[in-house]
Amino acid sequence: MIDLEILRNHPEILKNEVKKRGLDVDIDSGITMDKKRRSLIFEVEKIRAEKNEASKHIPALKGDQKKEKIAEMKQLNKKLELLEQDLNQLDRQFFSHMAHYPNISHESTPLGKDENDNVVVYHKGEKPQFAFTPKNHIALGRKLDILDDQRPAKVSGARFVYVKNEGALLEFALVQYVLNLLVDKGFIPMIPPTMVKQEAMYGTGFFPAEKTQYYKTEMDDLFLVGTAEVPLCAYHRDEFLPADDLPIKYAGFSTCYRREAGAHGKDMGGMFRVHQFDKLEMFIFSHPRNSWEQYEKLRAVVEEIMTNLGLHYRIMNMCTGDIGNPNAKKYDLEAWLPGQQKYRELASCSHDTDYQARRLNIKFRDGKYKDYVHTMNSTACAIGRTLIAIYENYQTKEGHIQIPRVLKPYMRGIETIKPK
RNA sequence: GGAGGGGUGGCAGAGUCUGGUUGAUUGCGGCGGUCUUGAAAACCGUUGAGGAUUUUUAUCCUCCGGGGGUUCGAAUCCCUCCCCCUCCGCCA
Repeated sequence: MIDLEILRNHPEILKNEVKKRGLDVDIDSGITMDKKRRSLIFEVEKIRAEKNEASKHIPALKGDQKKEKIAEMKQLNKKLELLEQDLNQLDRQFFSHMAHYPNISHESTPLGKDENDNVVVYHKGEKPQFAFTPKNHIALGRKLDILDDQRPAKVSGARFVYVKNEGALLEFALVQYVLNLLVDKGFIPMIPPTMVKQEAMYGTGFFPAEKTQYYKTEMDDLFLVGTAEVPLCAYHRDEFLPADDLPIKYAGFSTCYRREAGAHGKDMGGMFRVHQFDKLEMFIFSHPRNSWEQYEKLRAVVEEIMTNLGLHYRIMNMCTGDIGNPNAKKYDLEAWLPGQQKYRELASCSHDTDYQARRLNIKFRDGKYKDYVHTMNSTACAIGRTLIAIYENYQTKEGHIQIPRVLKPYMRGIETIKPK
């Protein structure tokens, strides 16, 4: 949600933003609706005031005078009813139109059309060198029986996997390692609900823009979240957060569900692009005053995790055409996957300024001053893809996989994953 | 799933049967002040959110779990949904 003040007093900012992102949103019709809506509100409230005034006097009236007044009010109600109907309809139109407005991007977000215009900020770590041709995670995983992407066809269909044996152990090692690191940094560990109401999806900005990407339950009108960002953000819906408590930092673990609509044929096989995966997500509610500093710190945390796991990656500054509607800025962390000989997205770190806070009505109070909080989120560890990166980067000539140093304490003494 | 009870302002808790000037009594908490070396206590004052008009000042509207209805008028009456509590059933 955007501040209405921008629409009313600086519509050119919004129009420019829509253009920068290559969106098709008609700001002018929004302006027209808003004007009409406000004049209707004025009319309606005038009549209500008249009614309220009359109600005060009616009990004191007697006989014909009273009958007359009541009859008069009946007439007035008919008029009011019509106006209210118009207003309700217009309100609905206006707000569903507004729901498509994007956030205002940060000045440091590069202008661009699509993923090709994203900017490499820097590389971190060393690209691992292999004296042999490295395999991809699918070959490795099947051979070592730590990943089954075949049998899910019988059970669930395409784009599902069974994570098996040391693979499963490695997931819990990752969770333990990362969660401990985050708790040490002051993040509050959370296991949120993964089924949420439609309002949570709208509030976080995933709806209406990306509605086709998510699963809905048949009987209960609940949606399966694509990330813990949704329940973590909506957790404080309709609340005032004391300024002294900010920033509030959560580390949420959840399964994530994505329909991957429109991704036909992309990344088939293995577990790079699946309908279900587990993820540790960081979410921060911040004072607007220092939210951009918080944001850079947040990026540094994911980087620390990836670095400690010994992964080589690059940080991308995502362009206006490739960030989500709620994002003012977004970094992607792309790790090097030797099996693919490509950098692939492992984490993404977004600053949504007050966009989600407005939609979910989350404010802070600092003495008498009150305002919307800023929200930001970042992947801490997307388990599936991180497993892929570990498999491919830690593989040996024999097709074994070594356990990254920091995960060893959680691996029951296993140092290397070998064929059974 | 069955039976019963309940959802009111930051919290507690009246008001609902008997609809009318009640955005709502009261207590606590918060804020400001008096007093005090300071603090506490006491006393005085103040204290919700959102919206429209407006340069300011100010005026007005909406909100008593959500939605709908009855009425000139609803926190109060009716319908419906949701949530919480107690008991029973079922269950990881």
